[in-house]
Amino acid sequence: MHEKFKLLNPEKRDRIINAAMQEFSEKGFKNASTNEIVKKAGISKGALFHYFSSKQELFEFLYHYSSDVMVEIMESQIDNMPDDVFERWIAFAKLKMGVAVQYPNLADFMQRTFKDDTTDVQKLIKEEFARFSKDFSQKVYQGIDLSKFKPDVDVQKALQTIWWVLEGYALTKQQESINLTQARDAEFQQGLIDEMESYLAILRKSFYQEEYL
Amino acid sequence: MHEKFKLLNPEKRDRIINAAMQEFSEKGFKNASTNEIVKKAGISKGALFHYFSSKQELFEFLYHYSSDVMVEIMESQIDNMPDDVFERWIAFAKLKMGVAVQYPNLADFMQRTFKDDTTDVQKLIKEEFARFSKDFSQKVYQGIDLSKFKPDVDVQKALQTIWWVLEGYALTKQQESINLTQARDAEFQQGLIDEMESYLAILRKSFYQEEYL
DNA sequence: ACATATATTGACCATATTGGTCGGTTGTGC
DNA sequence: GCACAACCGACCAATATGGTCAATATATGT
Repeated sequence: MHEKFKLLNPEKRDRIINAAMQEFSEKGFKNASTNEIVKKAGISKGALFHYFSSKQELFEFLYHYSSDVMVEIMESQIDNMPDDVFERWIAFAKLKMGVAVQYPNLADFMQRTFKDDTTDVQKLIKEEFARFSKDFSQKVYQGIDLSKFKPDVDVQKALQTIWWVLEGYALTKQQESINLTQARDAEFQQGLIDEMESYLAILRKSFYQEEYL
Repeated sequence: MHEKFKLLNPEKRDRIINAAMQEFSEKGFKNASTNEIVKKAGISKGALFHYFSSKQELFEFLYHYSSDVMVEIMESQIDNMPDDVFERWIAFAKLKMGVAVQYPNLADFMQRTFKDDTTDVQKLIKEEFARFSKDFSQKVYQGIDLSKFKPDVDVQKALQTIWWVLEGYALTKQQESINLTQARDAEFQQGLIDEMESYLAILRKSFYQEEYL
């Protein structure tokens, strides 16, 4: 199936992927409307069902594709992952930004699809996603250098705190700048990274022993 | 309008409020289904339109009601708000938990309604919510004692960091415990507060001058 | 006990939207 | 000009929509 879709020119292909991801992530599988998807993607109804045999198949393509994209990125970077938590998560943030430029709704789509426990998302998908998600979070935390933390700091809680601050920052920025054109701008992205680092610097100073600052 | 609804026995009334808040917060005004609402609330279609003349009126009642609930809580506590950021936000967290026991979807409903920029949510609502939201955030930050922070700490960023950690904690807990019965349990709630305080303690130690620990 | 009034039901309505089809038009390579 | 695939959008039966209303259950007053 959907071989036709894969041969599409990338610009149109991504337009469809993004439109579909947005619709599915906002409304879930059942309530997502193919009419809305074609409208957002700027293609005809016929075209969509020319590429995919059904709404279900489109959905299945999307979650496989999402996993593939993420796995590919992970594997491309897994070897030169910094031991330092802060550096590592800044690296992740940069990767995530890169993905978000091409597929702004990928993260939302994966999250929604994973947590969606309505019967319309089959167990198969959930299991695949669970396996993927486990792998992923394992690698994210693997090999982090914990010796830099102050001895009186609860490392688990510190890691969690750092993570929440990163998420909070990302969420705040996402909410205030829906502007996509500026999100593609390299300078703008660097500005975000810089600001994020300034928040992390506070935590680094709080959590790390002095000799590691 | 909806005087009939106000006279309803509280248990049934809250069932309807919660069902409607959930549906609206998940799908937005336009895509929310009155059929789903009555199903969730366990009442008949006729009953809903006996209380409210239309979906629109139900929605308008809900956002007024939400604001009222929040304003009432705020005003009841505004006088004895601690100057200390940490203590104040723990106080807020407790209030929020109290509300969440009665109306688990109130926060989500307000957030969604406020950010929803589809044309189906009229400007009136957005303006009222914007005014309310401004008032609210003003009071939240008003009169906080900033003198306790270390002189080399960027206070604005520190406040933001604390906020994000609180949000992150709340979100994490919300995701992992959909269990409502335990959420009503006082002991369970106290456990959450305690754990939250342990995270805040880390930040307090990082941000405050030693004499205020 | 009965009558009156109110609360509640769910089958029902016109209309809108759904996922999906298909005869046709357009474009492309030869 | 031919063959063939890409693509369109009017169209389909099926379902879901917000809302109605005659019928029934329940409460209340006497």
